[in-house]
Amino acid sequence: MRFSKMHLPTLKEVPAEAEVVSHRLMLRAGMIRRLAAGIYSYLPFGLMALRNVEGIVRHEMNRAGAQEVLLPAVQPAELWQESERWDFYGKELLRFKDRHQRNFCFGPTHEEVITDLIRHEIRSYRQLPLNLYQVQTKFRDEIRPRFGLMRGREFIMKDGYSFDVDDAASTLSYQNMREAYTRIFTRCGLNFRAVEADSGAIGGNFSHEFVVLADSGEDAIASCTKCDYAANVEKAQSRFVGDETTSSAVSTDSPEAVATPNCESIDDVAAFFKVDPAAIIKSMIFESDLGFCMVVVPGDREVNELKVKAALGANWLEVPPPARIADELDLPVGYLGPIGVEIPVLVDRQVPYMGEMICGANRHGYHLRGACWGRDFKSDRVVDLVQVHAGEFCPRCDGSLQIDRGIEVGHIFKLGTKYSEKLKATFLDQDGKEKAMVMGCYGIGVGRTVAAAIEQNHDENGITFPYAIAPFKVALLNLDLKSEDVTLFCEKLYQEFLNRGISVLYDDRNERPGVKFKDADLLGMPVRVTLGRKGFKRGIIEVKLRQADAEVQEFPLDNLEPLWSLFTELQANDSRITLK
RNA sequence: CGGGAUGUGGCUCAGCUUGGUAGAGCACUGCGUUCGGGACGCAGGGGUCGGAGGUUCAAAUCCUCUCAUCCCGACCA
Repeated sequence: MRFSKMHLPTLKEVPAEAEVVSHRLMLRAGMIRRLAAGIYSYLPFGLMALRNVEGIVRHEMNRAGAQEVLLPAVQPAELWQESERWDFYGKELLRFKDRHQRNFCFGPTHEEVITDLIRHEIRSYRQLPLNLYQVQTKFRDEIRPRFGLMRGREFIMKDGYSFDVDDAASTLSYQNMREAYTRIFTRCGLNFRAVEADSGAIGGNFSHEFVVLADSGEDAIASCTKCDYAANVEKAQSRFVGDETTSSAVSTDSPEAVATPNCESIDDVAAFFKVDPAAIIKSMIFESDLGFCMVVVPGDREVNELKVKAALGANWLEVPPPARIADELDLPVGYLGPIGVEIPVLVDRQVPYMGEMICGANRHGYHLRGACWGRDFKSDRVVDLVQVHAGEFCPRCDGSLQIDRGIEVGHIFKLGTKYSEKLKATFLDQDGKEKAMVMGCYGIGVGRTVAAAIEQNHDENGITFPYAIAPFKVALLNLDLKSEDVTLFCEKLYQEFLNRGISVLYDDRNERPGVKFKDADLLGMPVRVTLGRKGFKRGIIEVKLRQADAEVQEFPLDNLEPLWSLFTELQANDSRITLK
């Protein structure tokens, strides 16, 4: 492509709307433009990067035995009512009516549609397993879209679904996809980890997230420094070592009420008593489909709501507003404690080892000092309820955990029979018995993958695209358009790149050299080939790799074989995938 | 939905406190000079100051409402 003919509006200044690096660079490099919050147009340069990621995804999915389909984006409400997600999915589901006042939604995901398709097509175990995928625009009316393509409302997603005869076969499909995903993100040139995750609204019982490590990521992941254990902090466990030494030191017979005016937070209370927050217990009220409950954790820890939800066996969980707690339970938020409450109390496993502790008195303006586990309050539900901290012990080995930030670019789930039972996607097995298919689902955020790649591959001058997803592999810079010799040679070189199938951006604009260098850096083409009058006189072209910030190499004009072998090498590295 | 902030030529922003001729840089058009890391000169085009209402002789500026966008918390590829 000739730069002079391409719609590639690079920006010198950073648009005010962009905060994170990838968003800024994607705007500056003329890849995307915002239409509305979380809704973006893809410009040619950006679309090329997306298509490259899609290409890798398709190649690896097909190699893994999946087949591409394309399902409708607009879906009838009936299907969602059948799966009972019409109500469950909430406001993220964009709903609308057609001219006959029938309810529809714009698909945020396609379990219903694919299951509906399959239930009409598959009758026999002989037709299984089956793995279908698509690459398509999704819409989720996110509460807070942000960071450009990182969390858009409209976004391009690869979603795939597997159908198997039983759980064992489904596990094979899952592992097959896990390997395919590993190849995909490796080929995209990303530094990522596959981590254990919560399965969220999609449901099911087993899932992994593929997380690209980046400080700007929205997710926190805990991983072991020694073994390969890695999990989203939402899900992460740590091995508990109770410290018995503190549990016996009891100096009083019963807790003592102390007036603590205006001490409604742990920090206030810690300052008031001049103790460490770890000596205070944090008591919180949660409401779920099973009613109210109190959750008690050490004052220096954060409650992990997913663990609470799991411990309760609840379908949903939320923190009720203080007014509701006051009205319905007659408890003062800010002065809550586990002693004497009538609702179920869940206690974090560390609490019994805290010895004498301070807790709320359930009376406005008062706390209790010298409260003891066992003597003053008890619960038969003592479990792990807090978020892991860095430095805690790995649940699998004797290593410790570290916390990193990351961007979730892929997520794979074992769904079980959740959808196939609801939608009656059944088949006859070898015994002639009717069974529900066992499903899995597998997503990749295509735009987010591009954003994550930029997040991980940039420097102060711009993007440093990994070779595989770079829209152009090479930037060819003609520094002296007016020099016939130089231009003639550049034109020849340009044609040669095209002949060899190496995608090239030929900067033939009537611009000063500085502009061309700046744009080449910003746009991040992996290889930069420069020819100017000076070089031509000396009989050389200059070649520089963008990513390594390498030295400029000089190749003779009359022998470009070293240049071509450089590309052969880059191409080979790109597609060399480690297979088990 | 809470909390914080911002809306002024295509982009980045000043002007607002203390009401009185809408400004700068970049970008754009023309001409000339430049030409190896975002050049310079001259001459141009382009703005209902997010929108509505109000106060006032007079509103970008003060007041009310509204819309949009961004950032911090619950959702997720």
